[in-house]
Amino acid sequence: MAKKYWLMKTEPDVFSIKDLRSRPGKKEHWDGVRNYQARNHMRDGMSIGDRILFYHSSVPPVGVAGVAEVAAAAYPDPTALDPKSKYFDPKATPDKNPWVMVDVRFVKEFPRLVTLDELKTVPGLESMLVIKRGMRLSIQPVKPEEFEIVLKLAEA
DNA sequence: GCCAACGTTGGC
DNA sequence: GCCAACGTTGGC
Repeated sequence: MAKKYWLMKTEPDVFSIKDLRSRPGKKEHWDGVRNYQARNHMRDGMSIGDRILFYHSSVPPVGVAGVAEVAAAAYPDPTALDPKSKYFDPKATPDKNPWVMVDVRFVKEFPRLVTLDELKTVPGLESMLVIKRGMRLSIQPVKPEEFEIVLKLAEA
């Protein structure tokens, strides 16, 4: 299957690109997704080796901080079954757990943050979902050419 | 099944 | 901290 490209949002004061790099094996479980559209992207779209724009949200300046890759395809998210977890879903059962997670692995941190403001001005990125007002989806598909443009921006 | 109320996200 | 956007919930 052809490699695909994604953007995943995270609040860097909760989990940043540096946190990912410092994890054992530079890997982490992407748990806690509780939105069906975002889940569907993970469950139905993501394969091992897909590339991810690692996006820092909420804490200014917001933007793409680096690149990660899918290290494990979707599998059940156990935090949905854990009453002590803030991601607990009382409707989930071991037999019927609607929530999944993937594993992501650190690839690189950009030498500089590619800010949302910048993404909005760059030719070729006009249709990127992340620049659209009110776009809250935390996991978004990215076109290969958009991914390449962001990489070049980061190195420029 | 409609839709108002409510809660959350996330840029600013 | 504000609030626009939008997803979810629940009454009917």
